[in-house]
Amino acid sequence: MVFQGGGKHDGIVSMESRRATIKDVAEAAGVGVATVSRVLSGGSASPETRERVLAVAAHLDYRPSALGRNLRQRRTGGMGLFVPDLTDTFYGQLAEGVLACARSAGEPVVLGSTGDDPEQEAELVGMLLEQSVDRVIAVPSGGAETWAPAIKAGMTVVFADRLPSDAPFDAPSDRDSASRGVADLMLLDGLPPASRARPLDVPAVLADDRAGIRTAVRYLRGLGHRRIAFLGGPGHGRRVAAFREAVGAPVDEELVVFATGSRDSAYAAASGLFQSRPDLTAVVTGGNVLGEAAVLAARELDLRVPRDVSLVMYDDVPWAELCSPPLTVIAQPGRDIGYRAAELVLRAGSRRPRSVLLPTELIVRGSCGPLH
Amino acid sequence: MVFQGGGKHDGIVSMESRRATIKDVAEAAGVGVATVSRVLSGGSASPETRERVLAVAAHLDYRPSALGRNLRQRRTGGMGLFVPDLTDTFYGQLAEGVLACARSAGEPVVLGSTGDDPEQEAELVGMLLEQSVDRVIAVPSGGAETWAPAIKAGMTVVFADRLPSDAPFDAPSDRDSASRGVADLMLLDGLPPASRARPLDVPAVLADDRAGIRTAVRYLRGLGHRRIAFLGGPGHGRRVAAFREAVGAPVDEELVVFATGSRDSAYAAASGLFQSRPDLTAVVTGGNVLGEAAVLAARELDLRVPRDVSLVMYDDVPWAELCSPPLTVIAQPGRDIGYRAAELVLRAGSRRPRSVLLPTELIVRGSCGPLH
DNA sequence: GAGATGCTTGAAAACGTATCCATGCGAATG
DNA sequence: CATTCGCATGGATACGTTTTCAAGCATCTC
Repeated sequence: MVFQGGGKHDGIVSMESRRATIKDVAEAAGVGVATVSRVLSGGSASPETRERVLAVAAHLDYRPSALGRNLRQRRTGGMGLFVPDLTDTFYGQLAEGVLACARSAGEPVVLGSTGDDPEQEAELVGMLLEQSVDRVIAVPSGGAETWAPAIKAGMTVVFADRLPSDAPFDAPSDRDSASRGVADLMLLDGLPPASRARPLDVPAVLADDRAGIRTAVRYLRGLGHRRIAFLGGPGHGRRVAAFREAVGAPVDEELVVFATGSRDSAYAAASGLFQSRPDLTAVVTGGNVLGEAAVLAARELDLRVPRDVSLVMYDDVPWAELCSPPLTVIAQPGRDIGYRAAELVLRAGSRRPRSVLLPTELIVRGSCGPLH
Repeated sequence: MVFQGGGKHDGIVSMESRRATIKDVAEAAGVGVATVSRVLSGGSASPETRERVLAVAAHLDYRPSALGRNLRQRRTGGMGLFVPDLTDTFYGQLAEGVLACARSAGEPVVLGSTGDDPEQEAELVGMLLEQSVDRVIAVPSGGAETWAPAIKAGMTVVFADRLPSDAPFDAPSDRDSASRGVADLMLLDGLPPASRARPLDVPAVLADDRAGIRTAVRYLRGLGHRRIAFLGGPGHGRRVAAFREAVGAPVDEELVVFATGSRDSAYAAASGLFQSRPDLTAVVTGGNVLGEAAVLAARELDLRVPRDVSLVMYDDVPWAELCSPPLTVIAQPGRDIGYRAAELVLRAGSRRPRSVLLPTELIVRGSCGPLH
C-alpha cells in the first residue's frame, strides 16, 4: 500500500506542514470523505475499509478538526465554568472536580471568573453564546434576570454550590438523604407583566447547607453559646436562612452581617461585628474567606480563639489545620460538587438531570470552646 | 424603514428562534453579506450603509458566530491555560490574572489542570490542537519533548512561573531590573541525532526566583542560621539552583529534598527532612504547599516555629498571615504573572515577545528567629 | 472630455466536517 | 429467475463567516 501523505516524513521537514484534513485521509485511503467520517465516528463500514481508513488516519496522524465539526453541528463541545473567584480555595477545589470529569470525557472547559458581579456574569454568558458553547456549570452571581436569557437561548445550565440570589431558599427537607435528588429549582422567568411568569427549572449540585449549619449551631449551643453570630457573603442566602432556622425564633439581627466578595470587605465586616457586639461568644462564617477574615479581625482586636470567641468556618481548606488553634469547620466536598455538576451537564439531554445534595461534615478541631 | 426580522419580537415567542445569522442581517438591511461583515469588523463602508447595518444588527440582536469565523480563519480565538493544580492558591492567583487580561480582550480561556503530569499535559496540548486553539500559557510540567511538538505545530506558547524541567536553569544576571526582559529561553529541540538540535525559544513570565531565594537565604544567615534546608517540588529547579548558589560552595545535599506535587508527598518530605536532620535550624520551601507541609510536620514533631526551626515559604498567600506565628514569605506577584503572560500571548505576532522577570519581595513576619 | 483614480459594493469561494440521498451490489426471498 | 431488501459507499450540501475579486460609480487630472 502506498501512502501519499503531505510529505510530513520527508527528510527535510516542510515549513508548511498543514494539518491533514479528512479529505487528505480520504484520498490517501482511496475512499470518499463520507466514509472516513463514518469510520471515525463509529458509523458502519466494511471491516477492510475501516481498517484501511484507520491505518491511513494513524499514519497521517490525522485529528478531526473541532472547527469543522462544530460548525456543522452548530454547537461547540465542552462546557463553560463560572466561579466567583479562583483565589478562594473552595472554588479551586470545585474547578478541579469539573476539570477531572471533563478530562475523562475528553471535553474542553472554558473558564470564567465572575468576581461575584452579575454584570460580568452576563457578559460571560454572552461570550459562551458567541462561542456556541451550550453547556455551562455556574456558581451563579446574578439572579433569574441573567440566567433566564441563557436558558431561553437553549443552554444547558447546572448550578453548583449556590442558587441564584433571588431563588427561593426553602431547600428540601433535611431528612432527604444525600443520595436522593432534591426538587428542581424553580426560577421565575423575568418576563414583562403581560406574559405570566413561567417557571424555569435548572438542576443544581449543592452541599447540604441546612444540615451543615444546623449541626454547627447545635454544636455551639451544646458548648453553652447563646449569642452566636453569622458572617455571610454573596451567595450565602441558603446558609443564613439555615442559620436563622437553627438558631430559632428571635434572631438578633445585629448578629447577622454580610460582606461583599472581597477580602477587605470580609475583614471590615468581621471587625465591625466584633466591635459592635463584644458580647457575642461564637461566630459561624458562611465561607472560608470570611473565616480567614474573622481570625484576622479577632487577632487584631485581641480576642483569643476559642477562649474569647468560638469560630466555625464553612469550607474545609488545607490551611484550616494550620491556624492555631486549628479551625473547626463545616466541610463540604468541593471537588465532588464540581465533578457531579460536570456529570450532570454532560448527561443532560439523554437523561433529565435532577438536582443533587451532597453531605457536609462538621470537623471538630480547636477553634470552639465551652462558654467562659 | 421596515425590519423584516425573524419574528423574534412577535407577541408569541417562537420556540424555534434560531439565532440571526449574517445572512439575515444582510437581507433585512438590503445589502450583501460581505458588506455586513465589513461593517462589523471595522472595514470601510459608506456612512449611511454602516448606520443601517448597525441598526438592523442591533434590532435582531445579531452576534457573529465564532464558529463560522473560526473555521474561516482556521483558528479558534482565545487561549489555553495550563496550571498544575487549582487547589494551590498561587495558581488560583495566576489564573485570575490571566482571566482578567482575557476578559478585557474579550477572549475565552480554556483551562487545563495538569497535576504536574507531563502525560496529562501532552494530552491537553492535543486537545488544544484539536480545538485549533493556537495560543497557550502554561506552567509547564513536561520538558522539551512535550513542548517542541506544540511549537512545531505552530502554537504560540508562553511559559509562566516556571521553565520546562529540562531547560537550563542559568537565569540571566540578577542585576537585571525587573523591567528589562530576560534572554529568551532556549529549548533544545528533541530531534533524532541525525538532525542537529535546533534551539527553540519561548517567552516566559517568571518571578525573580534567584533574587527572592538569595534575599531569604541572606536574611536567614543574618539571623545566624548555617544549616538551612530547601524543600522543593516539581518545577522548583530554578529555585533550588538559586538556593545552592546563595548558600555557597559546599552545600549539604541531605538538606535539599524534593517532593512530588501532592500534599501527602510534601508532608512526607518535610517530616522526613526534620527527622533525618534534627540539626537543621531553618527551612526554605519552594512553594506554599510545601510551606503548609513544613508547618504541619514541624508541629507534629513538636518543633516550634521559629524557636526550634525558622521557616521561609515561597508564595504569599492569604493564609500565611493566619498561621501563628504568621509566616515570613517570599512574595511573588501571581496575578501579575498571569496578566503579563496573557498579554504576551495575545500580543505575539505583532511584536516579538520577550520574556519578563517580575520582582519578588521578602515579607518578614514571624516565622524566623535568631539562632538559639 | 477622456482617462485615471478612489471608494463602495456584492457575488463567490473557501474553511473542514457531518449527514442526506442516491447508487450499486450482493444476498435473500418469492 | 425476478424482485426485494440490506448494506457499503461517495457525491453533494449546508453550517456562518471572512476575504478576494471584479464591477459600478463618482471624482479628479491633464
